[in-house]
Amino acid sequence: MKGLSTKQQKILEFLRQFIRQKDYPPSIRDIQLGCEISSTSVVDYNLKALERLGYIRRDREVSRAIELLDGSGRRPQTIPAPIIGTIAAGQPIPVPSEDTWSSVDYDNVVEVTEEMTRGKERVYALRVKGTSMIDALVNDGDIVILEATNTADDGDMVAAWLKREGEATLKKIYMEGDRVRLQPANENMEPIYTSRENVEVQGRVLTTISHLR
Amino acid sequence: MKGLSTKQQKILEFLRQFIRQKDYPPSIRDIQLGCEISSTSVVDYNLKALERLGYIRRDREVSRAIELLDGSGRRPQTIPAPIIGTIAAGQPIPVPSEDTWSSVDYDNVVEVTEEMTRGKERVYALRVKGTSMIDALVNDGDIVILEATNTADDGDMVAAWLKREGEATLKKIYMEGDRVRLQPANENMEPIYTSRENVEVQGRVLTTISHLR
DNA sequence: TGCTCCTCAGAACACGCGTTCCGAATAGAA
DNA sequence: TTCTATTCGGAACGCGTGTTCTGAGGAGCA
Repeated sequence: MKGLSTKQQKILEFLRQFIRQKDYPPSIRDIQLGCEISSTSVVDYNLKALERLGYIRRDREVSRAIELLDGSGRRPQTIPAPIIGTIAAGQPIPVPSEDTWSSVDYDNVVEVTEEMTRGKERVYALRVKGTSMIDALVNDGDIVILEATNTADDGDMVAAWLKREGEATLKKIYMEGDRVRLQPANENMEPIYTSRENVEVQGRVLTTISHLR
Repeated sequence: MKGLSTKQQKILEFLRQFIRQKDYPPSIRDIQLGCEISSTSVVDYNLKALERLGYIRRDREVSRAIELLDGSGRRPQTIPAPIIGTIAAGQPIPVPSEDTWSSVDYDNVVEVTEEMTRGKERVYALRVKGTSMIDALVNDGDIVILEATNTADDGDMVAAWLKREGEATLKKIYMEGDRVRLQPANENMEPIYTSRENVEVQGRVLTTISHLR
């Protein structure tokens, strides 16, 4: 930590610990007790300094309104991504409907961080069934985080439905004139070529998660 | 949602939204305004009901002390896992030291959810360099979440150092008498056999994350 | 020494905010 | 209907809590 007094570091550490433990921020007097500081005004003083330096954000006049930032001014937050089904080679890919996000079933979600969503809206998840996606470096039971979209840029990893073959696949997509090249993430594997009309992009893959054993 | 009045569902939804937006819980009067409820006592009444049903937890007499539970009584929380280095085939694997977790550099972490750590302590992360781990279904730039340990059970995916070869690898480990079988996650690939003494387990792989593009 | 800037102590003030009490609706059962 | 339990309205009480004011040490500097 650059430019922080030991007292400020102590406060910051206390904040993180308190929030992790209780899930709500401490009051100024909580901090005072927890960090053995003699006066509330000292806490206030140092909180102001921390805010000026971009480590926290406060809403004035509101009790416990301390928001932890990640040092560079953003905060790590997770959002629940609904797991709307499974993806397997021979099955149609489940598609999110409009109310997928409005009425979330909190029993069937993965919490995903902002790094995983890259700030995208309309994010959902699929569970991979079977080993048919292994050339996409995705194994049975893995979780795929997707952004709902029907278009894709060259090089995007997409969940695509091949109409003629009746097959779902995870590949990097490249438009090449009239045809489409579908490239496995494992670049040792050979690409597939097909026609534009044969490919239905169902979502853009943002992240894959593999929970082992 | 089973057994919740519409007012209670509205409060619950408001809580989630408020906390996501502000990163601290609302006061009773915030809820009153946000849900257009006529009196604070009504809010209090319904909060008590929600607490009884296990949807939230409150600390009495403390302002904004509302903790969201995930319906079954636990809450999704993330912890920062320090990224202590990179893992590549021909390089030694970075090992966490004792103060890896005590003085975390918050510029170099991944936020990981409890699903990813499975409640484990001493969790850290490595960034994969190169494509040499592709038989472990892990590509260049991926993140591997590990638990610091020197032992492993059969079938665990481990980060191992092969002394004789001077090589790092990610494999499922199986003890077979005097020798060790190292099995790629991609079960189409062939396992490696070596002696017990040649294998140094550096950590157990809990999760791998692939941020695409 | 004197000056200035940063940091800290202590106390007091004024709302914020959880709590509680009393009644009034409302709904369901007999 | 009448009784009872649940839910709600409105208001007041009192501690919780952010803020602010005044002044005191210290540290650095000329």
